[in-house]
Amino acid sequence: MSRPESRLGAHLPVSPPTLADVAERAGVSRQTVSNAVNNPDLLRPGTLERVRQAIEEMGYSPNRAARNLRTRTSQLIGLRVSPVQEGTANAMMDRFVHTLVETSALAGHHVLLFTGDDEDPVAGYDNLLRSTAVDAFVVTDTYLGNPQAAWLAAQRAPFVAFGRPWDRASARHPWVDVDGAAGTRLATEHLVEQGHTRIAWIGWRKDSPIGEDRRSGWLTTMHEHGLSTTGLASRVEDTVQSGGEAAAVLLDESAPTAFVCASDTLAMGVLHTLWLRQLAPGRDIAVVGFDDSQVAQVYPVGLTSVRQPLEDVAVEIVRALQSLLSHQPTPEDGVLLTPTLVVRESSARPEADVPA
Amino acid sequence: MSRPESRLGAHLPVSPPTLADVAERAGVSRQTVSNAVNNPDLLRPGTLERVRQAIEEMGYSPNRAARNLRTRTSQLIGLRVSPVQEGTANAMMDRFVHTLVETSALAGHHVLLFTGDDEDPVAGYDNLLRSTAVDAFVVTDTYLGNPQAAWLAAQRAPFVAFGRPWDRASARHPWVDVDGAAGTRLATEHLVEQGHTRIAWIGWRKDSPIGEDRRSGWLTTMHEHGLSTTGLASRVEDTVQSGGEAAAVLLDESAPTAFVCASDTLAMGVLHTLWLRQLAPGRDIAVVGFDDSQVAQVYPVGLTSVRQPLEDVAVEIVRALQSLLSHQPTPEDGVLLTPTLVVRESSARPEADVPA
DNA sequence: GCCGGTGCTTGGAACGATCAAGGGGGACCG
DNA sequence: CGGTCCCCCTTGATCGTTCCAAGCACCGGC
Repeated sequence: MSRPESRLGAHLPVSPPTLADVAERAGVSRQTVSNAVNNPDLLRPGTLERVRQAIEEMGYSPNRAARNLRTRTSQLIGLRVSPVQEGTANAMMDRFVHTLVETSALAGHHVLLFTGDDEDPVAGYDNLLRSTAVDAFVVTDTYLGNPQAAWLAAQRAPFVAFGRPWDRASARHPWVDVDGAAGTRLATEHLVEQGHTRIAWIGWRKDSPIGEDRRSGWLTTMHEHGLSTTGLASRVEDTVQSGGEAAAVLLDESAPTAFVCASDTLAMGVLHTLWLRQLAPGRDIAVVGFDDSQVAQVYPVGLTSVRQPLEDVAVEIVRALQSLLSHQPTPEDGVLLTPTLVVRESSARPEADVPA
Repeated sequence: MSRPESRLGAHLPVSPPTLADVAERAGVSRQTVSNAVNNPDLLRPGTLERVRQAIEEMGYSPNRAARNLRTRTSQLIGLRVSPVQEGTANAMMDRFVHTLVETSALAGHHVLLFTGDDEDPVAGYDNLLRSTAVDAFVVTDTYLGNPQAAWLAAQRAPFVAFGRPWDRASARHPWVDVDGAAGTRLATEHLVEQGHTRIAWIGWRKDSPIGEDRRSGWLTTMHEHGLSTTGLASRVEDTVQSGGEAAAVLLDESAPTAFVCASDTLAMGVLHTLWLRQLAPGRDIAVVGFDDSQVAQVYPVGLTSVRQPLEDVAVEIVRALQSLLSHQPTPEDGVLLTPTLVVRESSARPEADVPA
């Protein structure tokens, strides 16, 4: 009676039952059904059971649009997908995204993807924010000078960043990041344990704070062990070719026995150079990459690599989002997680040419 | 006057302007503003300009929840993210997802990610459908026996599949797929042109229709050229190790000079075996993979690989979704796209040991 | 038997947009 | 000059949910 449209014809998709339909069937009012869903404690056990059964029988699920309109939330978290970089090994985002989707589902949220204008990076955020399409954002590419975080903070929009605010410590927004220096420290310690003393670094250009962070882990570990780093560092673009060329120069000029790289992409370049020179990775020269990409995993000579705990990052981000959205002040500003080292053949112990 | 909440205080996030706010400022009614947004043709140019200016000044954007409630749409497309497979090279999904997000944005849609229960694969779909959270789905993993497509069809839920319906041709839902056989045909033709006559196949187990499709391209091309395929085919699991073992067996027993593989993962296994045997890929033995994964791109010896036109697939899927959602009957049931071959060093011309 | 409190339930209003129908004014025609 | 049409705009109703305040039954105490 209350839903004439359901009588239109069986060949059309039947519109789903509403709160009122369930209420009628259970013999209670709308609000009671709503309470059964959102505040079960308010109902007498008998009533609750009756309503629950009606919900079950009719396959009721609250209409999201109506709920969103009333509660002024969307239960959605916006995530900007960055352009795909071909020719690099860093495809770790799906690992992160998957856990993010799973974890936020547990918190009752879904993940909404969107792209950004290249010329106006905040346009996508602005649209979603103004149309109240998402409750919060997860910002992933917090490179230096990226205006997104600052803009979102200025808009008082809830968001959590994957990545530290590099530019100024005054930015007080929640963030989660992986300690890159700790990762390269692990890598360097591992190589020192294997008996290496001439360990080279191949990283990114100086204006990349992430690259400098990773470099610092190598540098301090070398110095802690009293090892020289003179002529053993190189800063290049993040491409296979650059990594290979840097490795060639370092091998010629400084004769390192091991390489620590800021990325698996660079490490692949090093492996290429070793291959050209008939040097066996792991036996002749050790190589360690960063990101534990699929390349590192399927390369014939398994590539030792620093693995970011992306699953934990996603969990922490969702945790921060929840306290942000429930207006509980976050206890600390940021969470810094420690990566692990996945040891494979490319960093096996050198045999006799290095003094133990 | 009409928005008392905006007076609460400047330290709270100001709630965005509504249709009524814009109407008041522009000196028109709500409906006129709505028309200015959705049906500009209905307005007199002068009025339209005035409303547009008010919209611009106030930074108005229609509240999505309200619009969704009224129009019974969500402008969202659901995409289930499948679990990440570690240790394989097939991370092509982000290429697809990115274009999907971009293209559907042009059509006014956003992409919503969700995960599925492993035990109840349709649970995620069911929830989103019943709560009218999404307008349609994109189904990606249409392996044999996957109940999702059939279930969605039974629910009369709008969806487009990436992948042909393998089980029964009677399934009449829109789909977009890549012609795997055409891809392996390209690969095989390419190798024949290089002078190869003993071209081996390493694929997946027989119960994989995708694998059988790809295998058929190799098989028919071989036969068309009058080449024998006896003892040159192998069916294994999709792992690096399996690929390597299969290559070793084939090399020992049938002495092929080239390999066509159903995936880059298998091709990596082949390259590993070649490396162990001191055989140079491209010079001694040619290898072709499938998917043009990042591994193929950054491997020191570039891996020739069949590249799926994932960007085109996404575009076609959005196109099909649009006609589906606008209730225009789709002209054809499915779209089959042709992949391309990316030639790299691993399939360079053999030198003298193969008769031209 | 009356009163007050407790605990569940109820109807009305609101969220902000679109749909359907109604109205005012000018142009055009008779 | 009156009627009709059309164009452009306005008004009231509605989508399905949650918030709010009031209603009502029940129980114990006096």
